[in-house]
Amino acid sequence: MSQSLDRALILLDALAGGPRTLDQLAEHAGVHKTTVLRLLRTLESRRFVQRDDARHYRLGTALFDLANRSLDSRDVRRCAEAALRELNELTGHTVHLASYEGGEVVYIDKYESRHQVRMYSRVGKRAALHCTAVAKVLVAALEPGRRDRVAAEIDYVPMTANTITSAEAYLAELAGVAARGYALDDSEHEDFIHCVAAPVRGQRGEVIAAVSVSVPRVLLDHDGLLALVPDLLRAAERASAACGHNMAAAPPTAVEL
Amino acid sequence: MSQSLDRALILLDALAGGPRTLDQLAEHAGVHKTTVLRLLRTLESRRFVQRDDARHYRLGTALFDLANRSLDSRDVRRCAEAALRELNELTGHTVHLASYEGGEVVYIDKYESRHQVRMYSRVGKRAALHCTAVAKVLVAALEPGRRDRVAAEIDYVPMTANTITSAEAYLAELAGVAARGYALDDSEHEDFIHCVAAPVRGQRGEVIAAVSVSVPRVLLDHDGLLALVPDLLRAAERASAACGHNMAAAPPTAVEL
DNA sequence: GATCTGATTGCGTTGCGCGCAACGAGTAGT
DNA sequence: ACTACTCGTTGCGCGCAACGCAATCAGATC
Repeated sequence: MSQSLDRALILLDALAGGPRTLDQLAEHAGVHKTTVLRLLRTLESRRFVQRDDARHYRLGTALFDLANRSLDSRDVRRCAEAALRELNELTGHTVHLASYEGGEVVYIDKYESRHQVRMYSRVGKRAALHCTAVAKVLVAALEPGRRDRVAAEIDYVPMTANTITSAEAYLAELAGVAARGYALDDSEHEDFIHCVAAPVRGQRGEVIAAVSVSVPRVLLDHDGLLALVPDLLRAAERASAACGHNMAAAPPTAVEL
Repeated sequence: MSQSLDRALILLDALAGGPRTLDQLAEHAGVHKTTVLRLLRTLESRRFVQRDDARHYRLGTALFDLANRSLDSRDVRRCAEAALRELNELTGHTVHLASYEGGEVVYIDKYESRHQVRMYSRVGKRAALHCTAVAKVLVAALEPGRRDRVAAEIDYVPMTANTITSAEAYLAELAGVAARGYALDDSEHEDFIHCVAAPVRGQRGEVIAAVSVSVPRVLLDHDGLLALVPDLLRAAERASAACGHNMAAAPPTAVEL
């Protein structure tokens, strides 16, 4: 254990609360102010802190740079890439990655089917909330209050004979999704296609995206689709791990309501 | 200068690029891996790094906590929140809040566009001084001497055909900004985006932050962008009021040079 | 089970970082 | 204008914290 580093980290922690003077920091860390000064100088040289005015120090830009760069490297798309590509090659079907952003579910990545029949979708397109598997996964993962509000505001446009057309039915469906750990779109969006989707989880177990496999019914019947679920879940777990999800630390998926 | 701290900061920097192994870090920092191990352990005990798997380390949650707490403590953000949210909902475009700190302009808040096209920017990211509207607003508000010095030290990297590339042109632009009370970025940073920005003022009329609206040119032409200015100024004034700015007491914006 | 690769530990040495005390700079008080 | 006070800053010598080495352990790969 490095003493000086440890003290420096204490300083950073103190500075997170706002600008501090040398003496304040020295007292907080329980060391001589000379020591604090030296540590601050080192931190300053790497832009972790900066002088606010003559006698106040504050956190510097390096911290934000680090956080940003780290987020870049954690970009769900990049992290999930390997797992999704594998799922795509394994099944041969269309694989989508979607995330929930500001009230909408958006496709953020897509791996094309190797079959003739392809889906009409593209990266950046919004997914209908009430009749897609990815949306069910993502909405099911919202906090209860928000989820209910979202469900209440959906315009339940019927797309096929199977489309869910009421908030009650939708919420019941979401409960099932949460319990199972994956979602189905049983030809609720387009007659000739059905899908399964599963959540991708982040560091603290929170759902950050959803993966789905979409299959034309001419290629697989309902049971055939369900047979893909284990592969789907495995891929979703791999993607989650790549996003920093620690499976040991977080409870299994079915626990959350 | 503290050697061990300095090395630890180098490690953090390396880790920002993604998970690394002990050896990679040791080579990068140019020290023995034993040393790296000890530093990492200290960093780990304070949650600045965490183990990814058996042989990879990654940045930990403490960094993000620090960044967030630090941003929280800048109350401009909290005060301006309501006004900016309203501006965002009114226009539907990306709204940024930025402030000038220690020679740099930093984005301290962001409200996403509701359109598909989104900007690459993030809270905590630094804004280029010579080709962003927020920076123009903030630099224009500095005391003349300091402003000139800042202008002289800018590296006028051309980003687009419209980018300002000399201190003279920049200072002339700032004079215009001060006179108008708002700033433009006429695709000076990115070809497909242009922005307008206005100052947020504190109690004594001093500029404490800048608000901007960024719009893809495919959505609004130059005149369309200018049409947003009244809404922008209204939002900036609301934010100023929330920050303690008394409009009656302070002179109108155009007065300052 | 042999042979990697890479993480971890024990240990002796050294130079780094520590606190002290003196100094400097700026501010307030009379 | 002088003093007194408060902080930040510097020089210095001692002691231990941190360093690198080498050995060991753990786990994968063949």
